[in-house]
Amino acid sequence: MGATKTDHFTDQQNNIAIIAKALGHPARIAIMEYLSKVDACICGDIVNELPLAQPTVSQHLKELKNAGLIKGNIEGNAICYCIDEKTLEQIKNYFTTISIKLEKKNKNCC
Amino acid sequence: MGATKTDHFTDQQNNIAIIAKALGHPARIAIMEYLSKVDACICGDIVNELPLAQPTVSQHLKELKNAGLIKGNIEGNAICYCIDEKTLEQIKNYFTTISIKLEKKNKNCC
DNA sequence: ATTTAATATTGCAATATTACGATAAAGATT
DNA sequence: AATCTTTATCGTAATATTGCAATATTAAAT
Repeated sequence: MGATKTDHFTDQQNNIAIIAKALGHPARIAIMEYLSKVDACICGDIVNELPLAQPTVSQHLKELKNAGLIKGNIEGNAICYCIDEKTLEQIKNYFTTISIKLEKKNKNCC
Repeated sequence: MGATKTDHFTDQQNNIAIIAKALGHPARIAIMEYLSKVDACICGDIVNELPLAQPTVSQHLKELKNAGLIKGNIEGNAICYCIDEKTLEQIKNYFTTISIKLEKKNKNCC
């Protein structure tokens, strides 16, 4: 074993899990924070910003990209990475929905 | 290697990553959804709800608990698990903050 | 005190992730 | 064209996660 049983869950559950998983590493959180505040989002700058080797950062960027959290634009021989707002909205709204559901229900235990 | 270099990131970055990581599995998303809508949150019900063996569910519950996303109350010889709203707020607000930062900045590339 | 029911822990095999050096690829510069 | 710069990929070692059978634990019920 060791492989996640994705086929037993809904598409939405899998999708949200994929996005959350991509955010489940401090380096990738640091990348998201960096991209949320910086103006020019050049890959090399991200590498310099992080305390990790270039191939490692490249791998983290790839994972964020696969989850749909960022997108990359070729800019000369550099690459400009930016947050994909749609996916960020999606995860944000998901937690808001869970939160609202929680507010509405009877809290008779914990 | 293989171990995450947590010491190179801020406490907040590590904390958010821990929460996101805990949510990075469809079974744990399914548990959170279940707990957000059900009234009596008994562990056995969660086990029945999920397509996984009891020890596996128990492990997922433990991970959600370690991340602070749920808390467990002993209720007779059963255990009642509930969402910890503080942590849910925390992750929700975090994404809202990132989102707001993104709105404010100049978007001159992607 | 035994038995039953509910949950946790242990042990282990399969798989996935993390990190990085070495190297490749692709565009810019000279 | 040769070189430099920037980013991606490959290969691989170390570690972590996933899943479950077997077993332990704890409290209720008989």
